[in-house]
Amino acid sequence: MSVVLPDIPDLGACLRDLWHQVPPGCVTTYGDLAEALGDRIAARWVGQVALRHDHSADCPCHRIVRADGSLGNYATNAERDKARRLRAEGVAVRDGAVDLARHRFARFVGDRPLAALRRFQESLADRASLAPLSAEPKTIGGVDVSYTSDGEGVAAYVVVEPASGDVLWKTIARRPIRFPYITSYLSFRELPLLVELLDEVDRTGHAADVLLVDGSGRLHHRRAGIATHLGVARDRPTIGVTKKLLCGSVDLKGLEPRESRPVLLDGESIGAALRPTAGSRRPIFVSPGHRIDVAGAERVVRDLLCGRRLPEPLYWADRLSRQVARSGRGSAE
DNA sequence: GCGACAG
DNA sequence: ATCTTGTCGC
Repeated sequence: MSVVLPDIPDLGACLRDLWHQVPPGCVTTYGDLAEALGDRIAARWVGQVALRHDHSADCPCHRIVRADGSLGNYATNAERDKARRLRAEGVAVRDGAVDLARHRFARFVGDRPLAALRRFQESLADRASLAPLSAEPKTIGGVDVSYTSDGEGVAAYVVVEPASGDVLWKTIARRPIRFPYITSYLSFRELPLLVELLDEVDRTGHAADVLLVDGSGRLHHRRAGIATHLGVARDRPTIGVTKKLLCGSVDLKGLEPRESRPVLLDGESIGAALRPTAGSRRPIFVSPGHRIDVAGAERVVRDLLCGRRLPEPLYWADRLSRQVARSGRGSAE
């Protein structure tokens, strides 16, 4: 049963459409715009775009302020002075802040694209299997994405033999990345590239028995991180591995090398924190993507640790993608 | 001081 | 994730 991936919205176009709805004499906030996009968690990205985009002659981005009424950052050009523009439109600025209760615009019209993506994640979580691995994997793949300075993504795939830790095969794929990084929406940024890479891997007959992904699996607000997406999209066992905890809670006190502790969310164990080496106390976080359980995911990753913080397939995929991204044009060699 | 927290 | 100089440590 194939999975239809959702159309990836042009969030930048959606955001500009929204802020152009704010009329002179009114203001909005970074968070309100994010909410109109479908999720307040995008507020920081809204702020980045407002600060760094190309201003059109009639750009209304000076009408975006912080949630407490303070003006927030603005394009550095003095002619685009935020307070002066607001005053010219009849919005009083006192002590560097506006009166939100009086001027806040609250009638955005839009289809809330992030809310639709969230619903897709929720339905995907229901399709993911937590059944244990059926057989001992003979090959383990790892995928990671790096970015070039001009916004292209470079995805690397590496196959490792678990017994020896040897790299058996590797390749890369690259393409422009449009969707921004917004916490908990990583899959919509990197999945198109990873699916393209994985399809090429399948065509050339180099699919591994299990795939490690640099990102969360079930350890996700909607139980559907990028490892879950990739596993369900191509129906194969995947495991998510991160260097930082995305959500949930875990007791790390006294965690010893190669020991693991459950990560809990709403009383459910959705993954494991695993301390990889004696050298560092910083754990990695492992969670099932698809067709594996928490214990199995943790065991697979533990068996691939060779004194580095990351398991071998991800360590090599990270190095390869980063090297190719930094050197501009690249190949698998 | 409070909420968020992957890449 | 990327942008980045020198600096600290094994």
